[in-house]
Amino acid sequence: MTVAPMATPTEARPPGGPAGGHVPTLAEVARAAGVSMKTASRVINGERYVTAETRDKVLKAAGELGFVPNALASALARGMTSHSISLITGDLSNPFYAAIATGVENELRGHDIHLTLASSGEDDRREVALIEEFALRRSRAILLVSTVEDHSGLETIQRRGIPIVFLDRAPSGLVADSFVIDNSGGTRAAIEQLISFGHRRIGYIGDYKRIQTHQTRFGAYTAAMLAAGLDWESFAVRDAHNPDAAESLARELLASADPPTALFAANNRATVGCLRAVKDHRCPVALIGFDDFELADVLGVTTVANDPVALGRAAARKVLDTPVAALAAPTGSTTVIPTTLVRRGSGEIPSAD
Amino acid sequence: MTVAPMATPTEARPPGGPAGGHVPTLAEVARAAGVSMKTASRVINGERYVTAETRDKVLKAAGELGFVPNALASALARGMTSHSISLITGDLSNPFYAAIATGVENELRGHDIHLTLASSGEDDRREVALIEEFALRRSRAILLVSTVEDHSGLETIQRRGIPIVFLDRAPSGLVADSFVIDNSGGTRAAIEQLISFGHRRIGYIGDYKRIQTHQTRFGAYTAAMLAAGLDWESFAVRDAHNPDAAESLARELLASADPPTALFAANNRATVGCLRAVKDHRCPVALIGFDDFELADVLGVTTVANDPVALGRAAARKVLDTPVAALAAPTGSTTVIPTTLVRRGSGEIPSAD
DNA sequence: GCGGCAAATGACAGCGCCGTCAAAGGCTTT
DNA sequence: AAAGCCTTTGACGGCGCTGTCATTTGCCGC
Repeated sequence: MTVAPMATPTEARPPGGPAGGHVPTLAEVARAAGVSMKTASRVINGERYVTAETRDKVLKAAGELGFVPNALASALARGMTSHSISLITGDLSNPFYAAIATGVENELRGHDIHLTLASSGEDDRREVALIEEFALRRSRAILLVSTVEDHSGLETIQRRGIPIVFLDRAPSGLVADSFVIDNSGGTRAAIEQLISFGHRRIGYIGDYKRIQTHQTRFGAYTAAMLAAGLDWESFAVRDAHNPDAAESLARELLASADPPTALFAANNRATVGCLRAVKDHRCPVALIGFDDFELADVLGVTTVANDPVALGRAAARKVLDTPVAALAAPTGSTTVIPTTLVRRGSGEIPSAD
Repeated sequence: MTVAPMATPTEARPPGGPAGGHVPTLAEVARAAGVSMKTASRVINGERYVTAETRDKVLKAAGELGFVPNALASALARGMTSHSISLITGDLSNPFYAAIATGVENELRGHDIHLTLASSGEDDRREVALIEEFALRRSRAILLVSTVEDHSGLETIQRRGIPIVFLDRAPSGLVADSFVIDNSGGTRAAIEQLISFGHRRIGYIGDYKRIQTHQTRFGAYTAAMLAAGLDWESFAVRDAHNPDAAESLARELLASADPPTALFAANNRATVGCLRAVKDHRCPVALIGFDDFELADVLGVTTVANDPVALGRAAARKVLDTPVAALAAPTGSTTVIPTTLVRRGSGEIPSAD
C-alpha cells in the first residue's frame, strides 16, 4: 500500500516555473498524509473526531507542501455568504467619509468580515454601477452614502437578499434603514446663535442642491431666517462642492454691495473654503461650519460637531447584529446622530452693524 | 422522465421567508429557457456563438427569475484570482493614509478590481493577522503600510503567489517592491532651512521609533544638525504617535530651561500637536511639518509637502500592470515620491536668539 | 459474550459555474 | 456530390472544498 509508484506530489507539475508557484490543494495534502480528503478537511477546520496522531500527520503534510485553504471554494461548498460588506462613499479623501469608513472598519474587527470600499465621486451612474457590482459579488451588505436622488431602483437588490443601509443620507422611494446626522437641529442651532449675536445678514454656503443632506440643512437655514424675519435669498449660495468653489463663492458674497456679516458653511468642504475667504477679508466675519474638523480648535472655528465615526460604527453594528431576516423586512428605521455646537470663537463674533 | 415527482425548484425551500429569498442558479435559468447550462452561460457572459433568438430567450428567463450570477462559483470554475486587492494601513482616519487609499481606489477604477481595506492600528500582530487573512482570501495583491519591523516572515505569502507591495515604508528582510516618500531629502531641506534662518536649537517631534519612516527622518534630522555642528540630543522627542502625545511632548520641550526656537514635526499627526502647543506659547516658534495638510495655507504652516495620492496610484498601477510574473520575481524596486518644501510663513520665522 | 454507543475515518455527491470537446447543421468550395 | 469550414448547441468533467451518511473500530455495561 505504501509503495504506490505514483509521482510524488512535489514533482507532479512539470509546467511549474522556477520557484514553486503551485498552491497545493487539500486533496494533495490528504494524499501526502495518507488520509482521505474529508479527514484532512477536518484537521484544517479544527473539527472534532480526529486522533492527535492523524492531526499531526495532516498538519505536517500541509506545512511541508505549503497548503493554503481556498476560501472561495470553501465558501462555495458551505453555502456562500461572502465575508465582506461594502461601503460606497462620495470621496474618501473627504475626512468626513474617511471617518465613516474608520467607524465601519473598527466595528467589523474580529467579526471575520472585511470592508470593501469604493467611491462614487458623487456620480450617479457610477454609484449605481458600484451597487450592482457589489451585489454581484454577494456582499453581505451595502453601506451607501448616496448621491442618487431616487432609490426605488434598488429594490431589486434588496429582494436579492442584500441589505442596503443608507449612511448620512436617507433613502427616497425605498424602504431601508438609515443613519443620519441631525442636520436640521444642528443647522438651526448655528443660525440661531448667529442671530443672537446680532447678525441679520447671514450667508449660507452649501453643497450640490441635489444632495439630500444639503436640502435639509438649507431648509433649516431658511426656516430659521424666516422665523427671525430675516431675508436669506441674497445670502445663500449653493453647489459649492469643494473648497475651491466654496472659497470663490464666499468671496463673491463678501464682495457684494450688502455683504453678510456672518457665514454658515454647510459642510466641512465649504468650511475650508470659507476659512480661506474670510482669512484675508478686511473686516471680521463670523463663521460657523457644519462638521467638526481636526484643526478647528487651533483655528478657533465654531462648528456644528457630529460624530461620523459613531455613525459608521452604528451602521456596521446594525448589519452585524441583524440576522439574515433583515432582507425580508427592512424596517426603514432612521437613526439620528446628534450634533453639538462647539463654540471656539469664530461663531461668537458679534455683528459689526 | 419529465414526471419525476420531485419538488419543483420554486417550492423546494420551505424555510424561505415571505418574499422570494431564493436566488436562482444558472441551471434554473437554463431550464426555464429550455437550453443547456452552457448556452445560458454563454449568454450571461456575452460569449460568441449564440443566436439572437436564443440569447433573448435566456435573457428573458434570467430577467423573470431574477438571476444573479454567483461571482464566487464563477471565479472558482475559471481558475481563481480574486477581484480585489487589499490595502492595510495604520489608521484610516489619518488623512495621509486616507489619501493613499484614495489614490489606490482611483487607479483601480474601471479595472473590475476592488479595494478591500483594513487598518492595523499600528499593531504588529493585527497586521500579520490581516495579511494572513487577505492571503487566504486570495487577494490579487496586498498593499501594505507596515508597522512590523521585520518582514522576513512574509516570504511564504509571496511564494503563494500573492505579491506584497510596501507603501510609505520599505520592507526589511524581504525582497519586495516599495513606494516611499523622500524622507531624507524632505527632512534635510526643512532642517537646513531652519538653520539658515538662524535657528540653532531645533526641536524634533517624531512618531514611534520602530516605524521605519521615522527612523529615516530622524536620521536625516540628526545628520543635518551634526553637519551644522548643532546639538540635537536635548531637542528630540519621539514616540508621539498622535496629536495629543505630540502636543504634550512639544509643550514640555518648549517649557524646558533651554527651549528650542524652532520645531520640526515629523508627520502630520505631530504637526497638529505642535500647532496646538505653539499656538499659545509666549514667544513665536518656527515650525515646519512633514506632510502637507488641507488647512496649512490658512494656518500659514510651512510643510514638507508630498503626494500620498500619487503614491497610492503608483502602487496600484504597478499591481495592475505587472502580469502574474511579479510573483516569481519581485524585483525589490523602490520608487521614491519627491517632496517639496512649501513655505507659508511658519517655517520662515527667524530665530529670536 | 453480545448488544449498544461513541469515536474515527472515508466514499460520495454536490455548491454554481466554466472549459473542452463532440455533434449537428448550414454554407461554400472544387 | 463530396469535402471542408464555420456556427451553434449541449454533454460532461471538473475547480477545491464541505455535508451527509455509511463503515469500521474500540470499549462500555450487564
